[in-house]
Amino acid sequence: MSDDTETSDDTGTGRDLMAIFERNEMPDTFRISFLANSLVLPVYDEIKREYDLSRGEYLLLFCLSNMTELTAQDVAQMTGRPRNSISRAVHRMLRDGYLTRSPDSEDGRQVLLRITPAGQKLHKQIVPKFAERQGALLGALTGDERQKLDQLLSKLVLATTL
Amino acid sequence: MSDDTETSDDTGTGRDLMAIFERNEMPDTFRISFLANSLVLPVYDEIKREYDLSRGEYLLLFCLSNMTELTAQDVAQMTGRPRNSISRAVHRMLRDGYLTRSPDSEDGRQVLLRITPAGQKLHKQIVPKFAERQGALLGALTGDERQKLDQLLSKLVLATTL
DNA sequence: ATATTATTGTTCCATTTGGAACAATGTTGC
DNA sequence: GCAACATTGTTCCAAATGGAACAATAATAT
Repeated sequence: MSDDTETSDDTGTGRDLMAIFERNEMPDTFRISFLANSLVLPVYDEIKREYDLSRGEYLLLFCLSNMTELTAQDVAQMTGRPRNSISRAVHRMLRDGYLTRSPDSEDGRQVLLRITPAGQKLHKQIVPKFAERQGALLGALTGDERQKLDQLLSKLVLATTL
Repeated sequence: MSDDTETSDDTGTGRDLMAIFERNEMPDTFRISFLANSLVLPVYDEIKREYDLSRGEYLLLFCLSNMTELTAQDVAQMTGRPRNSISRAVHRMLRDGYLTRSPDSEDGRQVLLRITPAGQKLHKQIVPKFAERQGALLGALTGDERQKLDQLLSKLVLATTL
């Protein structure tokens, strides 16, 4: 009889890569980080190939598609990316007609960004890709578990000082 | 009476950035991604400043500190980063004495990586930074909630085909 | 009022990144 | 046995990235 006490070993080399999730000193951080990668990286690759949008560019589109009006700084805070990256993404997306820019009359430093119908259309094409990936991964949970996860994530996110 | 029906508005501009977490079409993906950023980005910045290690370099150290023996390909799979990035990180870390390399006698293509005592020592200095950040964020949960979160994350991660 | 400090968005530039092609080794199918 | 294909790790190079300095505007202090 063969040894199948191991949890998983896709390498066929005796190294069980999944074991690291149980062993390490910051299991939640590592698992959340890994899950985030697993959720978004394949989709970003797809978006890059099909629409030639970088991660930062898509994140900008995503934020604006849900928020009606944002400054570049807002987007930087929401996405954790540096301001200059957002700035570049804004110019690229402006050029391609996915968003508009209007100076804020109340604060001359700020510029308010809004998504255009073309941007919304693009976003609508992309969202299902994320939804599909999310469904595939979260499908491992029962309805109750999923609800509980939502609740916990929501609480955690709200606890974060943006 | 003032309008305080809003959930949170740190901008003072009437834009509630946290609202995006409730509104978007893939709330779990976005929340997990945001949490991952929030957990690791500040720590990676610190590691960069204090030890001049890039994210990829530290991830390599982290994987090896928990796994005794890995190939570059293993690390690429675990971290979601391209093989060439790992390759670079390996050479950098070899040069600095944080790991060793030995050809696999059973497969001439592979090279087995192991952490050195110096690497372990470095890792031990860094781990508390992640632990602290994790504690700060997860502190928002009760003990029960935290346990449930662990359980759900574990299930999700195991469902991922590495 | 005015000096000081802070914030926003941008540009510059050195560094990092990751796709593609490659050589070396393994595996599979016939 | 050997041809076709797959996998590992590396190098090359174009593109993305992010820190730092900057100009413009705003907020704060005196």
